[in-house]
Amino acid sequence: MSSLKIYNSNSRKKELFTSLTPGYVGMYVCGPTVSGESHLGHARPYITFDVIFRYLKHLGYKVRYVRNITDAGHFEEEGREAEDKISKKAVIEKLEPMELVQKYTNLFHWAMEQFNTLRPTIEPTATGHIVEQIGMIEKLIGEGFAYEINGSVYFDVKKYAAQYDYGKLSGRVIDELLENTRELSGQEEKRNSADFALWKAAAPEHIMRWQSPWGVGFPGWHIECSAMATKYLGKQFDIHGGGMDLLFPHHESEIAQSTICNHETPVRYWIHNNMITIKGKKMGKSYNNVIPLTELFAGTHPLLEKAYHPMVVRFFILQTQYRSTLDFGNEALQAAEKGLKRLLEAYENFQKINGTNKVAQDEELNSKIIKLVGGLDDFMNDDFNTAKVLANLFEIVPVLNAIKDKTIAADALSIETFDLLKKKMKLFIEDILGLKNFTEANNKKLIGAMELLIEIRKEAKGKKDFFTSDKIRNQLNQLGIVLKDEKNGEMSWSIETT
RNA sequence: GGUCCUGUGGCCGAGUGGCUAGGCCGAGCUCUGCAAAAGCUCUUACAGCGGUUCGAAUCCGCUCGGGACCUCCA
Repeated sequence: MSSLKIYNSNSRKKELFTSLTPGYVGMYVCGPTVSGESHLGHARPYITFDVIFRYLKHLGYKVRYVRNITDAGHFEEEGREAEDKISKKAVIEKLEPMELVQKYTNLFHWAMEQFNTLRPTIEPTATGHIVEQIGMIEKLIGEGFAYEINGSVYFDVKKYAAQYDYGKLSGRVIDELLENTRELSGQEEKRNSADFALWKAAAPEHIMRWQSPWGVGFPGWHIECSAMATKYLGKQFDIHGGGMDLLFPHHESEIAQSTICNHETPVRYWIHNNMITIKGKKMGKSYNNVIPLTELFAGTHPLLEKAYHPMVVRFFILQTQYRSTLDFGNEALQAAEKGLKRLLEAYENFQKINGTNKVAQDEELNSKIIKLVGGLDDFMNDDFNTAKVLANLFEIVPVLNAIKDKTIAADALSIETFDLLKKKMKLFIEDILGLKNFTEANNKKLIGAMELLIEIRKEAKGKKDFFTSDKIRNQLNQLGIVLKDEKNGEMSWSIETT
């Protein structure tokens, strides 16, 4: 079998993955800013890294997956009146900042659960790590790479760039950054416009504020991730992930801070997921095209033709390689919904069938299946290519259905292949891709009632009483329950999604 | 303006220089009391121009289009 290769944003190449400590992986992913509701765009990194988390675990690593909650507001727009995002909205909504933060944290957790993502190992909050952040800033000042002025502290990018490669990760040229002479008010404190804030003095109206050696203020944009990653993963760790839009300045600055503070390059593999677009444009507040997750699931947003189940969204995202943009559209989502249903139905039905023969009667088919199954591991190892994994799974689906319908005899495959297939299908569909049945056909009482109806319908059909049998099927259909006659005389049913 | 990415069939998308992923839609067929599902088969493709090569969707150049970052942003 192949070994895991990861595309490292820092080297712009696929690299063979080895962990720093054999058997263990430390992974940090930039989490949500809980000053507002999460939208479809946010779903991508968390689902992407959930699959990466699951896959690393499958490979046998003990993974510490740290994903922060940014609950301390940053300033709205650098240079303008420094205004804490959270405090601003709190005033509008007449809420306590922490009440607001709690509300959106809860909502985020709810959405993540809908997506069937596993909980991170540690989910630290920025406000819970003010002490660590202050400690780090003090160190940076001590090292001579940060300076205090008027109660604010800035990182000296020019000095850093003279010794280190600032801009490597994001492909930025330092001289151009330093030349950037854009006139922005509030910048005059900085030695250079490329410098970034580590600590900002808080204006009196700021509600979120903490005491620090430099006066009352709040932490800068990037320091929280550096502080928490260092605390929980060490001075150097394996994987750091996030959206591509965080490449600069966020991750670039994280590297700078941590490098000076810890005297080590912090991250070995940088992984960045691409954006979700709508009509080719990134989903973002400034474009006015965000679809909040609650509205996506409920189908209430004007851009939506219908509601989309979280599992459909998850599948939709995994059908694309994580480094490509993914264009949202109703047609595409509906295609995903149908495809996922077909995949899961075939998968679930097949789990109930057993092989019969030791030796495969159809050697060609048997080896084709083994090859398709083997490809699954290779595709995951090739920079987590879930799109190709799904393609292979879909190539297997017709075979599974044909076996169920007995168009292909069960003994076409050997028992060994049967078991391999069952095991791997479960592994990839459920454990790694994290997909699961999303219809509501799991109520015991409903199942019992359906069994009764099916029995009555079978009797009616046996007597050629098609009036009754059609009545049962048609009425159920109106309720959104689809009854299907199987080839073997059995009947199956499923609940339509709305 | 600077840096970088990208342009694949009706839609979403994968793609290693040679072997036309996959999903959805469409057409036909089979099974079936009917229906649905399922299975089988088929159609539509690599933005344009030029170059490298025995051979390019895949490499290079140019043109045109789209996007991201440079400012909070997944």
